Amino acid sequence: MKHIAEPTVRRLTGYLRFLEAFDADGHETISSGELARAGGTTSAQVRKDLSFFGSFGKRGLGYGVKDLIASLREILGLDTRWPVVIVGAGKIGAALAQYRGFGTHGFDVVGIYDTDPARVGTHLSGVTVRADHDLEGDIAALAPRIAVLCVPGEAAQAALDRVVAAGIRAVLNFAPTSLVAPEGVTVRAVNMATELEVLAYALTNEARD
Amino acid sequence: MKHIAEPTVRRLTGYLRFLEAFDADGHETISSGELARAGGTTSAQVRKDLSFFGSFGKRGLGYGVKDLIASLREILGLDTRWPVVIVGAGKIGAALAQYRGFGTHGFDVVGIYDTDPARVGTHLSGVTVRADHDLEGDIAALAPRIAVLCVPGEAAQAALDRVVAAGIRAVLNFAPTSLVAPEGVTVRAVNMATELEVLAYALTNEARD
DNA sequence: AGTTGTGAAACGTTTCACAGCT
DNA sequence: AGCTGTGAAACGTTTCACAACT
Repeated sequence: MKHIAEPTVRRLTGYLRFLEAFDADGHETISSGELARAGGTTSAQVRKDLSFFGSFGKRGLGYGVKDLIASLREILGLDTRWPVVIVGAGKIGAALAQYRGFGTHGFDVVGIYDTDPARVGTHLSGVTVRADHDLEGDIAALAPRIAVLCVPGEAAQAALDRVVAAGIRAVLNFAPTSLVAPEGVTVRAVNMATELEVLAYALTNEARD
Repeated sequence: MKHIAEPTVRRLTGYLRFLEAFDADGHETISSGELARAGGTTSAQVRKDLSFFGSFGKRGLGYGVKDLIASLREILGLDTRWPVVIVGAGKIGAALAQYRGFGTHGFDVVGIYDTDPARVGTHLSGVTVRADHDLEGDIAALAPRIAVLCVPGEAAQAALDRVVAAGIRAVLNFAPTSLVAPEGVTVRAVNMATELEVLAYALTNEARD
């Protein structure tokens, strides 16, 4: 499998999301142009993106919606469910644990952890908050593949090191700190401050020459 | 001003964040190599990124930390404060409203809005939740430049259309829906499902050839 | 007729390498 | 001697344009 750039993977997830809605509306086929409009790109881009993985369309007709959904799920690794642990049960961790979209997209929250004894034992959408020191044992037992870090910035690097030592290779970081991870571990950051700053830059430079 | 690519802007915000910590530690100068290590990039990239905006360093010495912080703040438009409205006071909206990093990075939450009468009038870190129908009037009165959408997916496009009609040109969308905005309006999306799917793809293809 | 799949061209970003300054 | 600033090269991504197919 050739290496695929991250922007491509992002677009593919967008196509999949649109196709699911399109399928629910009862459509059978879709053209690259329609997909492009939905994904904010061009028809040539859509066809290039898909052509990395094979030929899914029929010339003159377009793509079969259900077939393409199945192909994209397989390409993206979404034909299985992914167990996930959430580290930190503060406001963000709790909000995420209760987010239904988690489950509907194939991700199962199998554990949520916190150091605060007041939070341990509380329930969030069917998952009980467990003590921080259960983390390593639970990762060994439940084999989650992804960890979502919702701890304060000061604690984020330590939390990353712990989940990586326990065998996790993919991490989504909500803490407002940039983290260093060993080779082979994928870390993605969701950082409000960065997003707002990119918007501030766009506003500052909206009067473009 | 030449057009600067988004990845560049993202890196600049990262440099700024690191420099603030570096300054707090009492360092006076920094080399492009040190900045690169902190930002997960290369020294040449750091120098190129900065050279778009001018010459900030001293050959043989590096960059003055305080000077570079000031320059980056100005470049990014962070030398003023940005008023922000939050639309939707559910779990995510409420969590964001109470996030202190908002204020420390130069963004002021001047209003938060919800349709649910049970939420209207409640207080979140000093800001009172206001009724949805106050949105347009408040935008006219308070002149926020950025709107953060924390409404359910079905309501997101309508919320975007309203804030755009009221004069907002920069939007951060937390709803799990891709939105269409008119030319001249910058929309950035923060989408958990997309981030998790990118991680799932990375894990699926970690056995790389 | 309509739409895909894909080489080739265009474009943009990153890396290299070194002259130039302190 | 050390580090920046920057043209040029390398690389990667997107757009174009059209042959191939239904």
